[in-house]
Amino acid sequence: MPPVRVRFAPSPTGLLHIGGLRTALYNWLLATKTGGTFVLRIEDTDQSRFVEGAEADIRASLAWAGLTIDEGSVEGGPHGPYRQSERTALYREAVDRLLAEGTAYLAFDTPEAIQAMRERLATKDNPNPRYDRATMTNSLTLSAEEVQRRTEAGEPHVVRLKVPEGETVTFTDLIRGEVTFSTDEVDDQVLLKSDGLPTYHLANVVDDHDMAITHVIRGEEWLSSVPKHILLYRALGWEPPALAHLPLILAPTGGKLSKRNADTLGIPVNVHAYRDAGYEAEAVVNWLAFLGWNPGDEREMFRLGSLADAFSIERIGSSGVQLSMDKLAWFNGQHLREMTTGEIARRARPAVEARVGAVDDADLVAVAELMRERLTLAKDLADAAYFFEDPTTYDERGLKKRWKDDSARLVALYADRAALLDEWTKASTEAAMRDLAEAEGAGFGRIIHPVRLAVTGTSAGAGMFETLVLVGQEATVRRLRRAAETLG
RNA sequence: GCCGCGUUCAUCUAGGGGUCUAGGAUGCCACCCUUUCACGGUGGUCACACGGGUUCAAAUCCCGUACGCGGUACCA
Repeated sequence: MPPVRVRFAPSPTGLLHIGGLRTALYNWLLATKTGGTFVLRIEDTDQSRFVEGAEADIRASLAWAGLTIDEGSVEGGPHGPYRQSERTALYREAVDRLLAEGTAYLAFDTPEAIQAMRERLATKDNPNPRYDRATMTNSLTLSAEEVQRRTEAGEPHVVRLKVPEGETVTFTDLIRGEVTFSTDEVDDQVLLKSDGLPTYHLANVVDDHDMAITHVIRGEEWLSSVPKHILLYRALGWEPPALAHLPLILAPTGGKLSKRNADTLGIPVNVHAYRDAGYEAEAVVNWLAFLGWNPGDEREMFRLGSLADAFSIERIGSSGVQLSMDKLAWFNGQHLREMTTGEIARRARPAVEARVGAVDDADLVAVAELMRERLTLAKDLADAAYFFEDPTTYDERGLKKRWKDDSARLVALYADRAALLDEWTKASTEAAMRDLAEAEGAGFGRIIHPVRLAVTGTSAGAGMFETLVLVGQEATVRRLRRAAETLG
């Protein structure tokens, strides 16, 4: 077995899609597991859809996820260049061979002529007729002299694959098993466009061969194109790589994860958007890995390294998968809990500072320590802004439930006792409250809940007395008195 | 329309002829822990698309139907 060489081959037509990242991940995992090579190839053969900066986003997204590239346009490598727009001579060479051997031909039809042909041939039973090479303007129907004349006159033309009729193409997909197509279903695919650039099909086959790719792992949307590719490999005399077509990622409602329904469902589609939403790369990777794959046992928490150890193509499923933001949120919380408090603080800092201004590192770490079990996203720590500034509002529902007629009086009394405390610790603040409860003959809950509301503005949070310690004596007393006054 | 792929709890999935009164995870619900909220723990809710076959035995194999998805471009 030759060493595994896989590639991720996106088109630079926009921001990297979450499904694209999963495809890249599975490729990377196979390469990493086997000690193989992960190649990044940029498929920029459609200049009309090219988007400036797209390659940079693809690279940034892969880097964010931790998917290191072994060979690529920046990394270099023995099979470059790695952008298809820089490899046109190679495609030309392949096309010349096909032309010389008669497995491809020149076609001079205008788009209008093709459109007219389709309309002429279309029936109810066959709304999308294939290119009818016998009646069109091409090197099969034109004399050699005429072809030469048109070519030399610079008349625009394409090169089409001469697909044989009545043949059966069978191949084995690593995920789906044996798949069979009739060549009668395959159109005379354009290989070289009139602008001289190759189509996906040609470029893909030439590059996968030239780059010695051993495994093509890509989305299921390519499954129907495989016969074309097999025919091309055959015509070129090359051995096709192993193929694995991944199940598609669907929206949570089951439909296609289009930009539009993603927006209405509130699902980020671009990798960038996940990053911006505050998800940890480890969580996204873990979540994505499980969208169509599982290790076969009951483990669920993985990082890139353990994923690579456990990975195998055989364990990839074959049915489409709906993504679940709930599961991502859970993974994120789990990964957060595996981090040190310092790491959490570092990640939360931008969000916290956006809310309350610069904060001291030791303070932030202390807050992170207290709140870590309660976080879904690191940036949620900003919701605990009360550690850094006095609350300006009080939670409506909490007030309704916890703020009773005697609350203002009890809070004020606790403020008095708190103000007199010589030391400000968990033990001292708690003892002060217990003493007050006893002195007043009031239940502990009558005091602790209103105090939490007064100090934090919310009815949820970490242990009350740990919270008080971090808030500090002066601020605590100030907040208690203010709440007693304003809330009555 | 045609071709291809798919179909186990709401979701991700295990399972691939008997061990399945179908297991795990997320979500949801309840209880425990906790005078808060979470975390954690325990329990519960929830599925083999349908119809035929094959077999002593089918979630598992075969056929059909339904449904979903993909493809059917000088887009990838």
